[in-house]
Amino acid sequence: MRIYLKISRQLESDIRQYFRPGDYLPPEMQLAERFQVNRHTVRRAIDELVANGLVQRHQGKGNMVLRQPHLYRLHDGAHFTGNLLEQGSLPSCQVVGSRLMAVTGKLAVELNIEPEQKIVHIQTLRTTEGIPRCVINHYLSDPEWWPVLKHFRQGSLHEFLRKTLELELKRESTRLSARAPSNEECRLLQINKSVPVMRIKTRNQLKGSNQIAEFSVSSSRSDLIEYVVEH
Amino acid sequence: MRIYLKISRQLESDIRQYFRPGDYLPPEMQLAERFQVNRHTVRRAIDELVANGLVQRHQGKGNMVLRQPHLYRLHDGAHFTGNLLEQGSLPSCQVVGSRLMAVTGKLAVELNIEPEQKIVHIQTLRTTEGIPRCVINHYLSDPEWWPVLKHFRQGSLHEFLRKTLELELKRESTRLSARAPSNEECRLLQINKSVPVMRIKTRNQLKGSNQIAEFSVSSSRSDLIEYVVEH
DNA sequence: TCCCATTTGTACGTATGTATG
DNA sequence: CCATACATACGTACAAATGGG
Repeated sequence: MRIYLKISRQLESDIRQYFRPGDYLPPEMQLAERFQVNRHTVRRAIDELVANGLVQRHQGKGNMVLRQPHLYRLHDGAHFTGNLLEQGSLPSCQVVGSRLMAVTGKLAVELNIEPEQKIVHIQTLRTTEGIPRCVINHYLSDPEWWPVLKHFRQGSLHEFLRKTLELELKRESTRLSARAPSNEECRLLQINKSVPVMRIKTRNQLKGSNQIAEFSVSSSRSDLIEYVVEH
Repeated sequence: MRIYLKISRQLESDIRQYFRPGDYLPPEMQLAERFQVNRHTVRRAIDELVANGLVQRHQGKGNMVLRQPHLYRLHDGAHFTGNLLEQGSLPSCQVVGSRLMAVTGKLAVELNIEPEQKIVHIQTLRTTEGIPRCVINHYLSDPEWWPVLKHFRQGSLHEFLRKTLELELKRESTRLSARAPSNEECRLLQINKSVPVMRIKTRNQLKGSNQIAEFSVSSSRSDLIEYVVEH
């Protein structure tokens, strides 16, 4: 009994042997044909793989292999370690999206500005060795920076600000927490709900001023990243 | 469209209003009747709640409510905030257990001592307002401290060391990560597997020496604790 | 022990919606 | 606009676990 578990195990074995991250599985109908079951049974089997973070569904395209299954118990060994102080100025970040937006309640509090005011939102993703590690949402209080910031594509945001707008940012506060990932974080970081994310919120002031220029929230994969504090 | 999401949200709201942890939801057939949908659609809706850790399925019995959903959005409001620098010397800790033990591989590395050597292990629990917040495992490298340390019952371990053994400890390194909780942590912190824990590992040296005197691992409930770093 | 009603779990089938290329 | 492939929703049937008689 429990055909879907057998199929799930078979698919996992297939993935390990014949597939590489980024490959697509055969269509569900084809798998149903091969295993001589209904398509729903194949879907149930793939549900297991999705829940274990091996596969990602893409409507209209197919089911993509994410990574080799042995990778997701990686933490105990040698793993990527970030430095807490360099958060927000990571050099190897790619911009996922950027826009002008109206501030909502909590962001207004963090940035210490009035509601409804426009701010700049930039979302970046840090990927190393082809694996997404960390997604950062930057919120910048001054909409006049938008014409320049909209051209920011990659690298260190703080360095970009220094070079293009001659702005020096200074860390005002850092707060650390952990969470189950949001759906968006699951997608961007290629994880499932069972992998917690570490969340770091920072507030940065303009040097020589008390005004908060930037508020950032970074979420890192807890299975791949550990932060160190310098003493 | 996406009826199951609407039903899922409705059920979550119902749970918040009318159910307590340990209660069972109405049978799936009954919910299907109420929402005028097929039972599978109700199941799909409950799948969402299960994935978010609100509900547990029990075959033959029913679907049990695990906890109130607002608990895991508690983080944004006024909540307990710890200071990262005071970790390991929290004044309001109770000793759960203490013992002499032989070091295992990883602990030997952290303490920088030979395997098989005896060390002191003390486990403490920080409970405030009747709610367990944080469990800390202290590992001390010198077994000669055991006759004194075994009398440690509560308060700040670092203060106890200073007063009874005249030892001054100095933070050497701090590392932060996040994890799904272990079974023991679930028990001590009164949470389930869906609430991540933040983990802080510290190494402390004897002042004026390079030797690691203490290695500690603290695990805090991520739904109740946020850490701040002093700049 | 056995039976039975209830309730969840699995598997099948069919149809239609939606995203991709 | 079309074919392909995944997403959602309906329906039916039976298996498996639970708890009571």
